[in-house]
Amino acid sequence: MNIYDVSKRAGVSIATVSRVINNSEGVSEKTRKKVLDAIEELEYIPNALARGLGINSMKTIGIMCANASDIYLANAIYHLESSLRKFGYDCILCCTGYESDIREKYMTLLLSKQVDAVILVGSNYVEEDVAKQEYIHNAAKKVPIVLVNGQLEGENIYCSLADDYQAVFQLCTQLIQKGKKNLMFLYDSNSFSGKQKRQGYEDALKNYNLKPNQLFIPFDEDNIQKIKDFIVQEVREYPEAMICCEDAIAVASLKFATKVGLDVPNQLHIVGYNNSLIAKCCEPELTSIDNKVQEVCDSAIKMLMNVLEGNGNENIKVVPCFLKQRGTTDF
Amino acid sequence: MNIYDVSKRAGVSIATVSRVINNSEGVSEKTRKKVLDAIEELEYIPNALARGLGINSMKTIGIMCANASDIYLANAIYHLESSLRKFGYDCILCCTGYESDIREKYMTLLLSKQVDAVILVGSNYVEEDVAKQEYIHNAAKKVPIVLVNGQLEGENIYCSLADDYQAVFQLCTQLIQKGKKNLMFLYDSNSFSGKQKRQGYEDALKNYNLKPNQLFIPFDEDNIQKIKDFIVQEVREYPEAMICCEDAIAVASLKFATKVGLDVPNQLHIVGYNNSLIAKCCEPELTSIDNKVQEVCDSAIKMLMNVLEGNGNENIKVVPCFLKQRGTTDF
DNA sequence: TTGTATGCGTTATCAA
DNA sequence: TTGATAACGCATACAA
Repeated sequence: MNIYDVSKRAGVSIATVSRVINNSEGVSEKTRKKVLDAIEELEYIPNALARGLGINSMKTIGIMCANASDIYLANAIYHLESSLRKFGYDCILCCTGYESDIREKYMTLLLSKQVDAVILVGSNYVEEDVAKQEYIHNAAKKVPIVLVNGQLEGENIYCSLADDYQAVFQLCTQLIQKGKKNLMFLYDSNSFSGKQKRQGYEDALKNYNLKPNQLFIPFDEDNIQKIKDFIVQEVREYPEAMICCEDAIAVASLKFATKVGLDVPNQLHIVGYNNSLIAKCCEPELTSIDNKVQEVCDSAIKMLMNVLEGNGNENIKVVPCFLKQRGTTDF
Repeated sequence: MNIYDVSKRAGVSIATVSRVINNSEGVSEKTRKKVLDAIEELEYIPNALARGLGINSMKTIGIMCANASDIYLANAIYHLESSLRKFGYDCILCCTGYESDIREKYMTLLLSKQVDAVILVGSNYVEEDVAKQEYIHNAAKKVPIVLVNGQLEGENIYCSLADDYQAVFQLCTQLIQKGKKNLMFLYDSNSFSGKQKRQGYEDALKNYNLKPNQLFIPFDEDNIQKIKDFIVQEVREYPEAMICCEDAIAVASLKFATKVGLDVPNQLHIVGYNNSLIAKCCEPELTSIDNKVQEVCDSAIKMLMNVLEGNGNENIKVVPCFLKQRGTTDF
């Protein structure tokens, strides 16, 4: 079933059928109707591959993320997909994990499928080792690359990210001004955004000559029980506030507080990050920094669409975060 | 940059280049090396579109789900993608929402992109109104259709699902045998799996001549606070156990218990569904029915691969669930 | 072992 | 307003 079958059925040439399919002008109403009828009768569906081969665009965007089951990333993917759809694009999803040579293979795969652009979701795509990002720069020679929540300079590379530095800096400053002195920072990642958060924490404390107190959590967010046990074991001197780079760590911190008998929020303030569903599942519910996934994704797509339409001017967009106060703080 | 450029560079014909790319035999080592070198130097990436057009397969599977940000669906998508990847397929993701005419459009879109099969994730693709499923049967005439957690009879339609009926039936039977009489069932969906769960509940109670006590929750799982308020308002006579069709509803039930002063698990047992991350976030942690997403997804892909390779024999696979006991029950 | 020529299903250019 | 035909980049049957 192809355009020839339709053309025969309608008694016109394939060029005319193509014109009707693409809503080109210069087709008489009568002919158009004949063609549309034939399409209907034959239940003809155009072959997007052949079309893509001709016009050299599949109207498809590649999306790479480390792990699509992560709550934050899943949300991002959802918003990206919806937003792309509005512009007539759909997406090929790749869960790449964290190894850069594997990521490079996925990138090649996407390019071979002639995607119009590639979106890298999550700040873990920004690596310490610059050599591990070479594949990104290479890909950018062929199609626009968009980083969601990462920052990377380069020709044809675009970034949309939350202002994690400011968010943590402001939060800590506020807590200090309310009289809290011993602020603890708990983190599980040295990704780009992880470092931004940490820097915000450190700078805020430095402003008040306070000593930083940081704890690296060597488990992933699914292991709330393990994280809790780890905190119980590591934290002997109780802080006045625990700033966590993930809601899951904040939940574990809350369990730690319960375990050691600290009253939250009176004796201990706890702040999570992402303002995800799990922030609303504990008791008291988590105060959490909302890093505005949807806004970040929307502006990523907006930037990308500008580029694809040739109006590319900006190449970075920073979205402010928002502190959602709930029961684990009181200030 | 195409196969002709490579052939010129290597001083061979395009047929030979094609053979090298596809690892076909009958190419001398010397020639093969020449070609590989040329590919390397030119940084040539084959065009999968052109290839797909010729052999009529893009090695791509379409995945449709209502909402990729839902924890359960996000997990399923993650496992499906990983599993497909192992077989050399990648996937186009479509978040379709719940309206069947929009879903039909997505299906057409996927077919136009020449996907090799379509996977429908989530039991909401099985509709009350059979007419709303016609587009699935039509699509099945062209490519295999796989339902994940849904059941639908039809030519070229395959199903992999969790045994939700048995899971709830067994759980309720067990609770009754432990002396619980007033079991309450809370649900928010009349999807296929929703009905299976409900039927399991009703049948278990019927076996012991107990009167069912069901509450429909008219909010989605993000609104834990609203769900809790609704439960507080609706439930006057306190049950001995609350069986919930979603972990989020179970979390809300736990908050309800706290609010009205019921001790969990001594006065009230609570059981969630999905055994998701949020089950571990509350205190006490949720007992939850694990519906084995990964197994369900893996067997879906296994079935599909058999079909695509022409060994299609089975067309349905039912995976047993597993009760993960935690702090909200004690039996 | 290698090369030539054709087809895959479109779009687009040009001519009618 | 319509039609014939050449691309698009590759795989493959067939010939050499």
